[in-house]
Amino acid sequence: MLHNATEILKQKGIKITHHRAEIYAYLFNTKEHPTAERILDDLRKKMPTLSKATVYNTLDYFEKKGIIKMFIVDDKRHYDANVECHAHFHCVECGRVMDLDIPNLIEMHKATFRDKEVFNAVLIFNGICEDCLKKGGQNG
Amino acid sequence: MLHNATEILKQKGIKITHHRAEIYAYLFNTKEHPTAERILDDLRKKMPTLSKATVYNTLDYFEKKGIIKMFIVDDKRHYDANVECHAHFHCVECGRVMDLDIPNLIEMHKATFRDKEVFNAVLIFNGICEDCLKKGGQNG
DNA sequence: TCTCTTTTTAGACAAAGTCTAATGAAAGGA
DNA sequence: TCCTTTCATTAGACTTTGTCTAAAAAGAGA
Repeated sequence: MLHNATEILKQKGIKITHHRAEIYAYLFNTKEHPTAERILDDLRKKMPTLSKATVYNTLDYFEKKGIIKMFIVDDKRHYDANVECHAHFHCVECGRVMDLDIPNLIEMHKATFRDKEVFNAVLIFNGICEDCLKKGGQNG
Repeated sequence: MLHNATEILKQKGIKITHHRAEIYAYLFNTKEHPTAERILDDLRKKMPTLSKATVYNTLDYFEKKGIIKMFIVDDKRHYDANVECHAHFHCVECGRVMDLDIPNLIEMHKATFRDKEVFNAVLIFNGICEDCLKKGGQNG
């Protein structure tokens, strides 16, 4: 798994270090959309000296290189190694962030941009997920 | 101007206080999308004792009541009294946030929600605005 | 007016993210 | 191999945005 992730870094011309490989692999292999803090806490189990600055720097760098995406939910940065065009659903009840398959956002709205250059779109829907709706129906 | 804004508060069944009226009027009468700090700084010119807590509390309250919208750009909360469905364009060069006329986002993507309940959507495009593109072309 | 509730205040506090100066690791050249 | 240069990483102090708290002020109703 780490291997696939490392291949992608190579393909994108990103110099590989142990830390970069681990951080990217972590994102690449999760369906969640972890915060920087979460990434730090989890990776410290393997790499106890991993520093907050490294995590933030590396994530910023990856984002600039276009291999991950960042978006903010609940005032916190969340990261996603899936850079294909898609949207997110945020459940305000349980806090989970899920993928929604919504392609071509930029293409779709091109007409409204006039002469602006648009290189990135963030679309987040807030609401209550299926699971929380069920629970709410049963006991509250 | 403040009058129109106050009417809207009344219509929405919101108890009117001096502070609430001023904060809402400020938002209602600007095309910008100010941060909480900006609102505080500007209103303090009229109301020198206005407190940070009041601004944050009042904005949260308005948002809960559905008469303003909040979205995050550059890690900071921005507020908008326009609650009609629309998107925002953020220029990463000059930092300005502009309105884009994109209606019915929730309606449009209904099919992808399955059994979720969605009550709010935030769509932000990042890029470079017309003005900054022109400047860039001339001198850098 | 008196009482009860809600709003507002100042400023201490918390959390997320940034910065800095020092250390460590990798790459290229003699 | 050793030296030099560059870039990555570290710890933790620091900044900034937003929250909390306890007290004061302002309204609303009897």
